[in-house]
Amino acid sequence: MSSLSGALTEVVARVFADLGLDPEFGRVTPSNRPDLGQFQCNGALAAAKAAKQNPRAIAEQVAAKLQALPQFRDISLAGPGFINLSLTDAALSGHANKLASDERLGVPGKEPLVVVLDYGGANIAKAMHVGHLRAAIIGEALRRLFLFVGDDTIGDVHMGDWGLQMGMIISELEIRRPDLPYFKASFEGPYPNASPVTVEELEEIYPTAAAACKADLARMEKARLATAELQQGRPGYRALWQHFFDVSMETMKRDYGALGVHFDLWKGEAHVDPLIGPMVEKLKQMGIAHQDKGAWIIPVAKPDDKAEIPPLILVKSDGAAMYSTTDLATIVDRVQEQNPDEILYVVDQRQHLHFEQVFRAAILAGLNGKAKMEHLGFGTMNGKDGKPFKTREGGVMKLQDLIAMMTNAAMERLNEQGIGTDYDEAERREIARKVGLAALKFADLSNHRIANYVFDLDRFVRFEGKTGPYLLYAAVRIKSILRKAEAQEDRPGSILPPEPGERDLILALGGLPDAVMDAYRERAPNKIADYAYGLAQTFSTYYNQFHILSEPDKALLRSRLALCALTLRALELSLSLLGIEVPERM
RNA sequence: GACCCCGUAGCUCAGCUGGAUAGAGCAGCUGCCUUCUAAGCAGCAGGUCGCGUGUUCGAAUCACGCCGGGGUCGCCA
Repeated sequence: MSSLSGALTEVVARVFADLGLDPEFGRVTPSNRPDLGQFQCNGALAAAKAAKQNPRAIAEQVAAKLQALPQFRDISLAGPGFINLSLTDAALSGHANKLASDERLGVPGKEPLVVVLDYGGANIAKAMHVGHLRAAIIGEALRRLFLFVGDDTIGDVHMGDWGLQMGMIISELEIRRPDLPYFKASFEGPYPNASPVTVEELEEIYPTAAAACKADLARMEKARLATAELQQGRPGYRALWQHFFDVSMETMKRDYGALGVHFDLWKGEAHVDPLIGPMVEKLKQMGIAHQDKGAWIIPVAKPDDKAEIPPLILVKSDGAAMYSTTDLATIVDRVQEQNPDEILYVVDQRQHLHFEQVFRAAILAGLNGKAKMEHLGFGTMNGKDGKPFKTREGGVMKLQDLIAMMTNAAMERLNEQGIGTDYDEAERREIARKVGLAALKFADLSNHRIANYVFDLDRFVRFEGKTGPYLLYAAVRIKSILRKAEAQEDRPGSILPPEPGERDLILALGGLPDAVMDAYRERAPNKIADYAYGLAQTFSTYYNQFHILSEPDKALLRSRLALCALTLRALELSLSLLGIEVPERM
């Protein structure tokens, strides 16, 4: 199946081809002039340019051939050669009935690609904060989208657990507690099973250490040395690292879990450590890596570069690996393990140059197998002042706190509305959680990925208008209607040719595949957010115009129930692709 | 300095593979709850699409140049 406009495109493209014109010009889209028609095709204008003919004449020929087809209620020409098309009500209901029996709601299937998505980036020893939010939310939405469209997806958290930050923490702990066995070179183990620090302590140690290193060169040197020694395999440091990893992993899983973000792989930078040595050796032998100022680098500049692209640093002059090294080795790992067709990096746009370097180096050395690599950057979350978001106290807001805040606001709303006073406490909490998360995710996903966006707490906590809760509300009202219908023994039936007020709803339902495929093609979840909002609005209009349950004509009632059920499925699918859960009632 | 991203209504944002009269939400103003959840619906008002030049029958959309904001530019991630 396809969308309504997709089906029309096929028809009109064939007509263009019959006229000896490029079928590409037959593209049909929903009309931006609903007063003139439901759909439009502007291809006659472009075709005329290419064929050096009169656009109006081409449009007339196309229209004449379309007239012979039964599905059109109206075909008209306007302006220099716009073709306006409207379907008969029978064609609309026919499409709606096909949708109702199609599991994929009209979205076509495709040959699966193996796609690795990298959207984690949480760091060991660092509490997750709002800065991790976008990668998680956008990445999860893309993973679900790719999976639904038909690819084999692998989500990898790719946590930060191998770089200089580890050396900072280890050296800080060594300064504070030099007596620990991990620091005694002569210690022959075994090391204790329990971690010497809790995750809360780690979350304090890391920023303290980072600040100290920034302020003091000698202190930084200590951290660098510890990093290099860790990577070279010093047993005490490795044992310590394992403790950090284990205690951090717990909270990381808790936080991603609370967000409803799933990963198939919980690998980190450290995981590819064994691959680094052989990879570096190979790159040296290939002559791709060069020694420069004590470091090993890979020049990646090209003659036609607009800007000078600095070389990738493969091995630092102190012998340690850095994130460019682990990112390359991670590509090697992924090619070995999954042999992906695509690797998508959902990472802050500020790292764009880094990925350009990594991709170029990977391609130079042929490390990427058949994989196309793509950096899907996203903008920064800023405060109202246009600077990166800070709490009123000037700190970073922890993810946990943000989620709690959204949930509380939702609970308050529930209380205000006086709704759900008869629900048990557990259900109320569950509703508040879903509403809060929906608000958070929808606010993020309805923005275009690449743009920075303003994180305004006051606005976030409002649930009116173009928000996640609005969408849940629309879905929940439909569920309520269907439950009541079920209780009075009325069930969805065949969809009848629509009355004028029903046409818009079917047209909106028929557009879902376009939204999904556009979002897929452009890796842009906001297209789905937009679609879902538009559909919810169209349904709300419908809901206010027709009172469904009181319809005395049973066939009509069953038709309307079917439209409701179909709308609910379209809404739930769109929302699930965004990672948003719908409660039964709210 | 070079390069990248952004600049659309008072505010927050869609729209950008060129197409007709540029859309939403919030804020403001008018109406609509004795029938399915008013977290809603109907309506009004609000715009030199940063500025300029160019390409085109046609530019918010493409190209070039400015202006403004953000970012990046070899051993942090």
